[in-house]
Amino acid sequence: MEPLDEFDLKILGILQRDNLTSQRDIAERVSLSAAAVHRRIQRLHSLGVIARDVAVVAPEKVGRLITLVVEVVVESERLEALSELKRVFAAAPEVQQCYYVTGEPDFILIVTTRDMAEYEALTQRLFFGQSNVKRFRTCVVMDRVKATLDVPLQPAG
Amino acid sequence: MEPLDEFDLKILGILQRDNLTSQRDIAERVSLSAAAVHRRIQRLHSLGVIARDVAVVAPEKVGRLITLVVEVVVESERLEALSELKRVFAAAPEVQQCYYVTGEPDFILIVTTRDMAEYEALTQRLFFGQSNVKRFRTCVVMDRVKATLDVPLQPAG
DNA sequence: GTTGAAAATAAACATGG
DNA sequence: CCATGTTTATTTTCAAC
Repeated sequence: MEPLDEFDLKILGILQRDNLTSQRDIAERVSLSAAAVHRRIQRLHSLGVIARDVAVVAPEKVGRLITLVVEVVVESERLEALSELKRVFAAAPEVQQCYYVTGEPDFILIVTTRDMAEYEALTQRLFFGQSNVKRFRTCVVMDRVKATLDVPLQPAG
Repeated sequence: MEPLDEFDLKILGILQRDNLTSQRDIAERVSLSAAAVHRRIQRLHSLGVIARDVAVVAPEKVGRLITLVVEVVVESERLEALSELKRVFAAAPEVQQCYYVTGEPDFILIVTTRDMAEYEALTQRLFFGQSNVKRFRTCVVMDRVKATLDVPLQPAG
């Protein structure tokens, strides 16, 4: 894959902030024709640089008032046992994010629920119900200071 | 704010997955006219239910190979001291997410960098350089099993 | 919910680096 | 030959009814 040039990075920066910006507007801001911008966006899609285009829903506006960070320690690190856990975690809609990490915990999850009762029910399914979960620790989020998937876009060093 | 009905939730579900879906397509899938869908989307925007519309960039495709989860313990929980830290964390482009939480750590951060050298430089700025950071613990992400901001959309209970 | 105008996206073509 | 810009066609958005 040929590297991205300054134009690509500028376009990405704009789309990452607001992907409903018209190609004409983008064109003006990066000093290209709208057609060139269009082609570059298509290429960024086909290369997988743009993975998805999504509307970000405000959780609290749809009744998901609680965010939690959960650290999970597993029983076995056998590959199949881990894969199974990953599958279960990823399949749960309440789990926004799931990271398999080095260090003290094995997994770190970001979870949203309506309330604590729903979270307790979730722990039954995801943790107590999984034989490979040795223990878990929950942190309740008091302030979502920043919650994006934005990526810093500097010219490739 | 009047509650969202089933149509709104269906529309949100579609846009949350792919916000470039045409209103005509959405209309067909939810059994409404395109205009009705259009008006509902406008309303969802104005209500702030749809907070942003963004392109999700694949970090590894733009050279951000490392993801880290950092737990931070602060020195002082004074309001101004906390606000200052939040400001610093939120302002850093490498910090995708920042949560202020109850429990052992005070903050949990999701961070992306090009490499470990860049992360070390970042720790200088964000942690060692902040007098209110008592200590921090880093977990290196080996597998980004799931990384979305998707919200479960069930009819309000 | 239907219709029509305005705007955006997407394709076709021609050209300069 | 690849990437750009111009033009044309198609699709989508958006407002009026």
